[in-house]
Amino acid sequence: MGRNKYPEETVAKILDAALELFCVQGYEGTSIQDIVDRLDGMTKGAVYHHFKSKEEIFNAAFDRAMAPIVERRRATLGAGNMTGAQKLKRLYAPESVVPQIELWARMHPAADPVKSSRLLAMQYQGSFDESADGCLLPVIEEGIADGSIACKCPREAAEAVSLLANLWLLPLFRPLETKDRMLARAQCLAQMAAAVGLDLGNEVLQTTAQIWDVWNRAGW
Amino acid sequence: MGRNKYPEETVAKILDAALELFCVQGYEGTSIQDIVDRLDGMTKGAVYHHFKSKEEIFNAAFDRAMAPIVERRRATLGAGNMTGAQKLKRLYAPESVVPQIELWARMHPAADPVKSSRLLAMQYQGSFDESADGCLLPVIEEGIADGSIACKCPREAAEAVSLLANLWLLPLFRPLETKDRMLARAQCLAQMAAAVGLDLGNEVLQTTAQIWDVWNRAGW
DNA sequence: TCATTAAATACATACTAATGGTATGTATAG
DNA sequence: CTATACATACCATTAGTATGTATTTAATGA
Repeated sequence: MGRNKYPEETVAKILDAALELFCVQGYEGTSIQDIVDRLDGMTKGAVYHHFKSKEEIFNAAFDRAMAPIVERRRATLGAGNMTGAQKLKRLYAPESVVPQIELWARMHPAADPVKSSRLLAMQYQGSFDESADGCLLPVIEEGIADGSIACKCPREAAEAVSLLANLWLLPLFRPLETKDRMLARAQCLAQMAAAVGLDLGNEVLQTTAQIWDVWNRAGW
Repeated sequence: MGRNKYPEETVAKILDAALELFCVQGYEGTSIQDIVDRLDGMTKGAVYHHFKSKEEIFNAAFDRAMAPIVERRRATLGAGNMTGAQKLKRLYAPESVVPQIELWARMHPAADPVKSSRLLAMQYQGSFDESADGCLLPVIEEGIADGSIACKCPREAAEAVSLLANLWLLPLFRPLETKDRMLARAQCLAQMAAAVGLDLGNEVLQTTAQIWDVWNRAGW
């Protein structure tokens, strides 16, 4: 294969192949050669021309998959005509969550947390960084400022809710539960959040139901 | 080195070296050769005589470290003259938690969750299996049976509390926070638990303070 | 505007060091 | 004598590198 006039296409192909393999086989379970084999005709030299390490491929693939979702949330946060409390509910409404879930479902991450340990670690870290500090916490603080939320420990509440939402409600790294049990989890989380002043809204139940549907349809 | 009369000693040496390396360098960051190099004179043949894979070494080392702690908890659970509510409080009292923390602190796991992703994954899975299903849930159910606990969603409450306790309160895979913020987390968790009918007791705060001291003394 | 050339880029090929694991040999305990 | 506890020597795979080659782009000059 000669030189491509549009190298971004090559990069995109590499990241597409990589993300799917990393999700299905895990990070350590995926070799560079596995990725190369999915890029017909291309060789390892091409991959290492565009990325300097496997680590970098992983991060780039992950960031790329996350970008539209982060953008979407940013849009929700940006709207100026809503109170903090309203934005909070919106964050856990189906329209905010389901697109993310559909992405994950397409990737079919391994239900075994040990096989998916790297993804799990990133979700874990993300629960503090992006989800909590960069997304949930500002909304809560906005709500406190405008009087629509009464929360005495905003940072802690944000972290706890993010963690539970990302690693407990989302069935990414665990075998799929029954719909009823997922709904019970959602209700439990809502109750716990309410205890620290956060009203996640009734839509959480609908969101959870839709998550289950998407996941179940994806064949778990 | 000739044949050892007491091969259990060899096994113990291997597991000791392995656990420390796995904690500090992570699973993938630790090679069999790294382990061998700490067993002066011994060779890879010895290691692979006693264990059939790196995976098995890891699991054995982990189980070995966890055994006394699991045993201790089992003892707490076994006592027949306490209500479920009392046992619940005991589970989060310093005497139950601190020994575990001291073990972890000795191991100095990497604060980077990605480097420690395998340990994180095991803690994650353990939060469902051992902590929740095997330890917390039976206590809650006992409390419900004897009337000392009123909880409408015992399974969900157990999972949520376990997850938060293992992955949020314990500073295993994150840089150590200030003592105040750790205490705020503990209080937040207690509040959330109370909302679903679980009284973790006031001792949670003392437990958290002691955890911080241990961790801080260990040089974080 | 267009041909010519130089440089940078997009790959392919061939290789290396390290790794998990195996096959096999040998000495010692029971 | 036999089974076990090791040591030695080896293998296939892997992430990563060094280098070679073709093509695109940029610069130049008329």
